[in-house]
Amino acid sequence: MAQQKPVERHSGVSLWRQIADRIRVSIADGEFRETGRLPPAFDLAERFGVNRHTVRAALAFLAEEGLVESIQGHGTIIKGGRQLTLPISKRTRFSAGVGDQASSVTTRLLRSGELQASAEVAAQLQIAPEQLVIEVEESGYVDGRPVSCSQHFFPADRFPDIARHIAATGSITRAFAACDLPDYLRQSTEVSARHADARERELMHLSPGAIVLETRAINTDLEGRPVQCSRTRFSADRISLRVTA
Amino acid sequence: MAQQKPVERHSGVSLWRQIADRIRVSIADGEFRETGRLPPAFDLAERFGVNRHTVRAALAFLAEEGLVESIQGHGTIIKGGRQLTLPISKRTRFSAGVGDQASSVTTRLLRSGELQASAEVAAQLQIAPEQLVIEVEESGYVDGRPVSCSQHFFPADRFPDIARHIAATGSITRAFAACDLPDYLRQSTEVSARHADARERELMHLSPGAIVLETRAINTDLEGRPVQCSRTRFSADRISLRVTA
DNA sequence: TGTAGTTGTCTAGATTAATAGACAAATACG
DNA sequence: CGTATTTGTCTATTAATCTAGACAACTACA
Repeated sequence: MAQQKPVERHSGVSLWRQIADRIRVSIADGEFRETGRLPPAFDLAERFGVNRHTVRAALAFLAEEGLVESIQGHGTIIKGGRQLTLPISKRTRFSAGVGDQASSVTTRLLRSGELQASAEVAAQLQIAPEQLVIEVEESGYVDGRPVSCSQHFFPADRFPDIARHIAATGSITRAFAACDLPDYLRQSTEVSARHADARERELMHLSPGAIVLETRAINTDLEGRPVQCSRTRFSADRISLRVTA
Repeated sequence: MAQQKPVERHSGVSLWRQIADRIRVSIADGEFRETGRLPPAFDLAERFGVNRHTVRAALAFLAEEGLVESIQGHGTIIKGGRQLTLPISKRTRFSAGVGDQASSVTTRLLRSGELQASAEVAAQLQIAPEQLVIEVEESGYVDGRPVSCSQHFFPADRFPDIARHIAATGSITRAFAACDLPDYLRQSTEVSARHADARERELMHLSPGAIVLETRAINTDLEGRPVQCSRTRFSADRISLRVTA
């Protein structure tokens, strides 16, 4: 159990935090799949070159995330950590994309309303800035665990009842169908990564400093007219994106 | 100068570090473009709800990164920090993608060699696991600042001299052309985000805790046979990705 | 039942991070 | 030249993080 990569001091990130982050990726990489549990805290401490108490702080943090559970006298078992892959293509739909990787995929409508389009939204929807748009905020769950939160904007003149249909059907695809739009295409997706803010952490049960993958997407009808623009944040620990040309 | 979003205590990330990260994204968003410099340290301290000394620690950190420079009696001027967008499509090429956003785009060959394909690489290149592949490692620079580092794998039987051509031409596109492959397509790109490891931080001059966008891509010839698979890490502070369907 | 292995808890001390205030030093500008 | 503005440096104090060691509590297993 020699120490592999030493932990960094005076980096502005506490040691327990660095250790928690590294254990999290080790779990995601399947490093402890054989045993299903972590090495003893004493061994981990030696491996990272820190005190056992520091490792314990890291494990407590991961336990609060629900990723591991420590049992006195037994060890620290791994409770989750599988990462899902969401395909992004011309026909990207959230539930269909991860549907075969999990037993339950749901979305929950958080909020909806009507407002004047901001400059950015207007440009993406190709409408005038003062026109009305419907805003819908929802979050996505896989096997009961929150993995994403989104804001969607629709042109209000074309889809005045979209929010009601989303609430009724629980799906944007089905809501579009109810608005006489049976099919639509993903025009573009812009991907970036950053630290989660307070609201995202609350919605997705993330720890401070967690990373989100943010996508900004535009969907169009088959004639190429924008019907929706969206901003979705995924928990980077749980989701990766597969872009297909 | 009211405080906007309070800084988080007891998160495992020191306050100066959080403040440095937030100032960095503000700069990237062009928030201080008008003046070309940051507000006085005293105002920043009030804005983030911390002591001036804590803000000074953050500014010293950003100064070490080369992003800002503090001048006594004058203020703290901004020296860089624009964020670039890299398009990802069927015809993704690094230098062409960001070429019009910067005055200088270069890549540097770090290493190349021949080895047996790993299971993952073999699957992506659709070859047998024991077959030989050429591995090429390079880093990408925009205006002299490192923004990416990549590993590329090529089937050795089809492109035995690719490493030499890359070294000679400084471009994978031109190296393929020299190997009688004038055109190729991006089949798929998988995007994920995580914290940078030690080597990535060294190559891209990142601070501990920095975020990288990681892409795993497969390129094919016009018949759909894989000619290259790659793993590229971008500094998320400097690069975002635009996916075009 | 006993022993090895493992996590939980406690105390104490050392190091690092953050706050607070005062004043020096440089710049900009009337 | 003088004044306001802004960064640089110093000291002191408080709070948070990490280390160190000892021992209790629980589990598994021979």
